[in-house]
Amino acid sequence: MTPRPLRLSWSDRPVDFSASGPGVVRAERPRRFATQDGRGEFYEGDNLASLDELVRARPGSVSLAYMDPPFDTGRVFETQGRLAESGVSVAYDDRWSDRAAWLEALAERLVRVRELLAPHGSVVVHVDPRTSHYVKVLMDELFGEENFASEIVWRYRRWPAKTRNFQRVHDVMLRYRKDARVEGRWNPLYEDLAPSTKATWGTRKQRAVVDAGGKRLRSTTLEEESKGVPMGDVWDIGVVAPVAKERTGYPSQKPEALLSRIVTSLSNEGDWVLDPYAGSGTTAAVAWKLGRRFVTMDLGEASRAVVHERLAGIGATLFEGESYEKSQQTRKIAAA
Amino acid sequence: MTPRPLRLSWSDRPVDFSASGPGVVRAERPRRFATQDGRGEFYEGDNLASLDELVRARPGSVSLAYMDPPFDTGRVFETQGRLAESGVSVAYDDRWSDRAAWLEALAERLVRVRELLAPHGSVVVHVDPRTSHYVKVLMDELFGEENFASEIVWRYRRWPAKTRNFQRVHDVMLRYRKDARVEGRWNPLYEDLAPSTKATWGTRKQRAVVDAGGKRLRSTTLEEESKGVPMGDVWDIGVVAPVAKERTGYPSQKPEALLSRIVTSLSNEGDWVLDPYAGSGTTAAVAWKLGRRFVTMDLGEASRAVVHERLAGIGATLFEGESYEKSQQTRKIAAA
DNA sequence: TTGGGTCATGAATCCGGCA
DNA sequence: TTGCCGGATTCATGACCCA
Repeated sequence: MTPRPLRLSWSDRPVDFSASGPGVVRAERPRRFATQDGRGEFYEGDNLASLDELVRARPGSVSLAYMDPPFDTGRVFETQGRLAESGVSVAYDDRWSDRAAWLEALAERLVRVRELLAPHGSVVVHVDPRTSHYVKVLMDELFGEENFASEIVWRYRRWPAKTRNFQRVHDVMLRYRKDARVEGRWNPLYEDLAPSTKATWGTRKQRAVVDAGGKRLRSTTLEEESKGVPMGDVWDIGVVAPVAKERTGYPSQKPEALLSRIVTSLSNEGDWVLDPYAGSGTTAAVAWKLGRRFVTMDLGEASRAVVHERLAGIGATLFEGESYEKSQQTRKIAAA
Repeated sequence: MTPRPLRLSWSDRPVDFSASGPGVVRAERPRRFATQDGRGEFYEGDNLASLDELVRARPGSVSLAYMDPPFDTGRVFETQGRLAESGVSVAYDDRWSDRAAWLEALAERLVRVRELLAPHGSVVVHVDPRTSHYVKVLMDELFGEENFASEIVWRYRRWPAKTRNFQRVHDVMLRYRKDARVEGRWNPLYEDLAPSTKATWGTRKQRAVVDAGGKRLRSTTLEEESKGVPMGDVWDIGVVAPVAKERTGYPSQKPEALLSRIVTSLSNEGDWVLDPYAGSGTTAAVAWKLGRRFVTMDLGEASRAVVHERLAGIGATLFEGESYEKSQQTRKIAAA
C-alpha cells in the first residue's frame, strides 16, 4: 500500500499556488537596486512580483534562502527609536482575514523560492511555535517530506511575561533541501562541550578503546583538542538588545549571530543567498560580510531605508538600476 | 468573516474518532491492577479499551494526562540489559501502514483522554520533531486552538551522529488545556537568572523607576531576592544515562526530571495523573513520589513487568483486583 | 587595555478602565 | 457585555564611562 497523503485542507484552497505566476506580467514592477559589482540586489515592491522576476531570469541559482515572514499575529508592527523619529512609523501589517489566507500567501512564495533553489540548495523558514506546525505540513506537501532536514529551535531570553504558563522563549526554523538525493551545502559548526563532559574529559578529544575482539574497553583522551561537539538543532542566542549597535529600529529584527550560523553552514563563499522578507536586512548584511552574494526584497519605505543604510555602512551601497537582464547585457558588452 | 477551519485530510478519514467507543463492550477486557489504597492503578491491555472503561467509570476526573505514544518510526523496539536477559525482548511495535493510520490511532486515544480531563485539567503529548506538526494540527481541531498552551522543547545531549546536518537533540511536548476559560492547575517553577543578569544586577529583583510624568528612568534593585526567572518552554535535561540507577531497560524511557517538572507544575497533590502509554512507568513513579494519584496502562508483558517492579520499589505495590466499579462497592461496604 | 559599575530600553502578558 | 487601549510587570544585555 502506498502511503495516503496527508494534506491541509480549507475552503477555497487553490489547486495551484503558482497560478497567476511567473507568466503573468504585473502592472507594477518592483524597483531594482544593486551594488556596483552586482554581487548584491534589493527589490522594492511586493515580493511575489520580485520572486516572479527572478524565477524568469535565473531559476535554480540560489544556494540558500532564508524566509522570515510575518507570524500571523494580527498586529501592525511599528518602527522604534531613531527610525521612528525619522517619520516612518509602520514597518509592516500582519493582519490577515484568517490563517488560511496567511498560509496561502506563504505557499505562493514558497513555490517560487523552490523554483529558485539550486539542486544543492536549501531553504530555512523562520516561524513561531503557534504557526510552525501548519507551515511544516504545508512544506511537506510542497517540498516532499523526504527533503525535510531540520527543525531548528532558537531559544532566547527576554523579560518574563505574567502568565500561568511556561514562558514562551523560542522560535522555530524549518529547513528543507531542494533535493535530498543531491549532496547539499554543508560546513560543519561546533558548539562547546557540555559542562559535565568538560569535568570528566577536559577539552581533549575522546576515543573509544576497543580490544582485538572488537569489545569496547574504556575511553581515553587524545592529545588533540576537541573542536567541540557538532552543532545541535537547539540554538541559545540572545535577541538583539535594546541598546545594541546592531539594532536598527525595525521591529522583530533577527540577530546577526543567528543568521551567521545559517549562512556559514548552509552556503559557500560566492553563493547566492536569497531573503524574500528583507525587513531590516540582516540576511543581506550577514551574507555580504561572509563573502556571499545576496538578493533580497521587501515592500515599503521602512525596510528600503533601513536596508540601504545598513548595507552602505558595510560597503554594499545600492544603486537604482536597470533590470537584471539589462544589467547582464551591459556587463557582457563591458567584458568584450 | 468567520475563520475557515484548517484541517488535516486523508483518504478514508473517519468522521468521528470516538466511534466504536465507550458504548462498545469489547471481547477482551483489560486486566486491572491497583495499589491497596486505590491511589494507583495499572491496566494491562489495549489502552483504547482501558480508556473506554475509564470514560464510562469516571469522566472528568483527571487533572493531568501525559502521553508518550510511539513516534511512527517504523521500528520494533526491544528491551535492553537485565530486562532483556529475563527473556522479554519486544517492548513495543512501532510499525504502521502509513502516517494516517498512526494519526488515526492517536486521535482515537486523544478524544478519550479529553473526555477524562477535568475542566481545570490539561494534557501533554510527547512527540518528536518529525511528527509534532501533524499532531498539533490534529489537536487544534480536537481541543480547539484557543486551548493550546505550550510547545515545550526538551533539549537533551547525546553522542553525536555523523551527518551533514545539525544534530537532532530535541523532542517536543504539546500542552493543551481542557478549557482555557477555566483557571487551570499551575504551580510556577523557576530557573536560574542569565549569567549576564547576575553580573549586572546580582540576584535581587529589578524594578523600573518612573518619574512623576510617567517617563521611565533607570531601574533599581529591590531588597527582595529573585526566585529566578519563571520557567521557559525550552528544557535542558539529560537523557537517562545507560548506567543510571533510574534505568529500567525499557526503550525510550523518559527521565524522571522531565516528568517531575510536568507533574509538579501542572497538578496538585491528590490529583489524578493519567498516562495511557505507561512504558517503563516513569509518569506513575514520579506522580506517586510527588503525592499524586496515578492511572496508567500498557499492552503486553514487558511494560507490566517493569512497571510493577518499579512501583513496588517505591511502595506502590500493585495487586490484581476487581474492576473499578466493583472495588468502589467493596470500599463503600468496608466504610459502612 | 581591561574590567566593573551604570544606564537605557525592548518584549509578552495580564489587568483595569472606559467606551 | 464585550472589546480595545494603556499601564504595570521586571529580566536581559550591549554600550558607555572611568579607574
